[in-house]
Amino acid sequence: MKSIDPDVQLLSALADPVRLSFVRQLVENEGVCACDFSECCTVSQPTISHHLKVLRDAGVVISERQGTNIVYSLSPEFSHRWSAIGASLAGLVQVA
Amino acid sequence: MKSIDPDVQLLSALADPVRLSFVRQLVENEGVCACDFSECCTVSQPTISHHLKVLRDAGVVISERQGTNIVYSLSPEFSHRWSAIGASLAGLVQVA
DNA sequence: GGTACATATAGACGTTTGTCAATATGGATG
DNA sequence: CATCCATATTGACAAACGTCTATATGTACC
Repeated sequence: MKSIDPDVQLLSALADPVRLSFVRQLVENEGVCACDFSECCTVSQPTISHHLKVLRDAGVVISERQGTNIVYSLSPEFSHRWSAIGASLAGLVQVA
Repeated sequence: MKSIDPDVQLLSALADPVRLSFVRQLVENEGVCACDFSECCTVSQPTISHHLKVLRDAGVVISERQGTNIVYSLSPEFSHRWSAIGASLAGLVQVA
């Protein structure tokens, strides 16, 4: 509601231990069922759903329905978004 | 219960519009007097001091006394810290 | 349609965060 | 030492956040 800066929104989305774990899980294993995020952290199902929504709203992840499950993946734009912020912060560019 | 994960701490430090402005100011102009951060945002002097402390505690900036002023610079480790997180998130590496 | 399962939403609640005014600290200089 | 200037700290407060329980939505299968 407050900051409209998309960079701040993306950094905020990553600045939480649970959400950062989710993203790392997605980096290692592209395409993760929402039900499988419960493995890394001891939080309730609604809390998982809430964090996934934050990541979705920030453009970090995308979701796709597969039958009765919903599968999450890293957003294709995320890598570029991240490196753009890095470039403006420390002269970093994407390599892979 | 404060997060002890240093990556989360660094991302949290950057995930604020005022602090991100400060860091961008430091990228463009290495070595900025604390009094000069007031130009970018309309916040009080104690608020500026507070944000600089958050950035210091997260390892984003370092401070050095120069006479009556205190000059802030990007931490020499910051670039590496950032790219390490990026590498674990999206296969990014530091180039410059 | 009805039931079971997976995910999302709503509402509530304690904690953390960002902000300010007031005050303290500390160096420089008369 | 006294005073000014720059910065930090304290204390208070509202807003935002993370979490839960309870409930709603939606999909598959009988």
